[in-house]
Amino acid sequence: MTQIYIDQLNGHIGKEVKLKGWLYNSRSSGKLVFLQLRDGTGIVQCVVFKGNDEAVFETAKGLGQESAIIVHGTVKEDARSPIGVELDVTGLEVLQNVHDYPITPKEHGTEFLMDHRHLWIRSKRQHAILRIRHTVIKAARDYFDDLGFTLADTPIFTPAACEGTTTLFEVDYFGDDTAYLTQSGQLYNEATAAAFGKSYAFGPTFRAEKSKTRRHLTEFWMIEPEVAYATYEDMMDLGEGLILAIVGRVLKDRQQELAALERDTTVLEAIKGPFPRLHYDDAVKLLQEGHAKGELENNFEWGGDFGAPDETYLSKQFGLPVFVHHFPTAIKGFYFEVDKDRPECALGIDLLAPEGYGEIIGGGERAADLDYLIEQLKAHNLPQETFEWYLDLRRYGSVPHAGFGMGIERTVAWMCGIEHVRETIPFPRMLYRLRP
RNA sequence: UCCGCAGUAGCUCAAUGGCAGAGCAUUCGGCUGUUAACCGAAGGGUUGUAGGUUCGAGUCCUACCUGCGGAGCCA
Repeated sequence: MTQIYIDQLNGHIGKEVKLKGWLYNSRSSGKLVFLQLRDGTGIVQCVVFKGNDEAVFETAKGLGQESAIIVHGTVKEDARSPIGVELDVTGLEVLQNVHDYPITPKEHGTEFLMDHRHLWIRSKRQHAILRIRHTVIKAARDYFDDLGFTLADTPIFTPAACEGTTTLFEVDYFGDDTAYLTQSGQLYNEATAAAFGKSYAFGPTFRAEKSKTRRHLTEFWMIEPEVAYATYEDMMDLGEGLILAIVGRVLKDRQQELAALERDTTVLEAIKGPFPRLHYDDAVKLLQEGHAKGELENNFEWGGDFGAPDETYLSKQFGLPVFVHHFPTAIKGFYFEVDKDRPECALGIDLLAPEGYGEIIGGGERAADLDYLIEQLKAHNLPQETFEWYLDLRRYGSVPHAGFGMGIERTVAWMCGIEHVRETIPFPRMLYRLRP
């Protein structure tokens, strides 16, 4: 008897097979038991007839949710089945019978589910989300690989900040030194881009922000490309291509999961290039018009950073992801290149996702001039000493270059159309949430 | 950090200041096609913690704890 997975059943109709998995749910009547078996690739209904084998029937009747079982049976086509097939059970091995599985088929609250995250990921909805995450990551990596980028991952322990210094997680490093968990691989990406021309890093990043919103995790994953001899405009082209590749792949490979999540796929199918590209000045104008029309509570003034309502308003004007570029230099990191004609504007780009999912890409053109960078380090109160290696990149073959980071969890939340990013990663780390 | 809401059975929630309740889950019984199955029965409670008001508090008041939603900040 061949052991197969549930997603292979359609190729074994009429044959006797063995399935190894867990009991998702069960129902019974006087003469038959329906076992919903899951094995990670799908769920199939296994039918146990009392008349076939009384002992197997009694065993099946006594099984609780999430019992570990191996089912033998004949694959039968059945129009009533959501996957087109069922299994007529001929044998049943019980590895463990479970009777107190905490997550029942009815509703649960967020806290309870988060406390049982290690079990919650077995549920249909979580399963669908995490498989879409897998596809988003695969699509992103394939996109860069196919363009000739070299994957060059950056360290997680770092000696210094690259985003704001207030949001660093500190780690004791053998007693005599302090390390910080990385907030971005960007500075190192600039080094690898100078080595490989086109490089990218993919890994977790950490921000000790005391943010309690649906878009924030303290540990989140980013994919960060960096390209030598590239401009901020090149990054908008690259970022647009990346998003189109991801949306296209999710629609192609994950229809079943999108359906399980009841995602309105028409809004994803409508995502086509070119994406609108707004100068910060024009974005400010739009926001001020929005306020005048009474659609935005606060009046936005030039020089500020967008709040969540502002981002949502901007992206809703287009139904497409929207690039905003030329942010005020004052609100951006020390490493941004500035517009030569308007030094108060940095060559930074952000991509705002539709439907209020917020900023999913942030990046821009990096400052190439050594003296300017030294000046900026001082202005940002950063110790030049720890950045000497970074400054070397401007001493030895400095060229214009640009890059960006795309947040995986926000992108997955957008693809899935779900409320909160906490469901887009197997084990989310949030403010006040370190377990399980 | 600030603002708002909530905390009652394993879970999701009810209960006019006056007997602590239901559905699901669990256990037992019934049903030959169920799709979060259904029908019957049983067990299951320090009402988040500490104090206060009252003849009487799950309910009102104070403080604290925990969670959720939002803001700021950010991907």
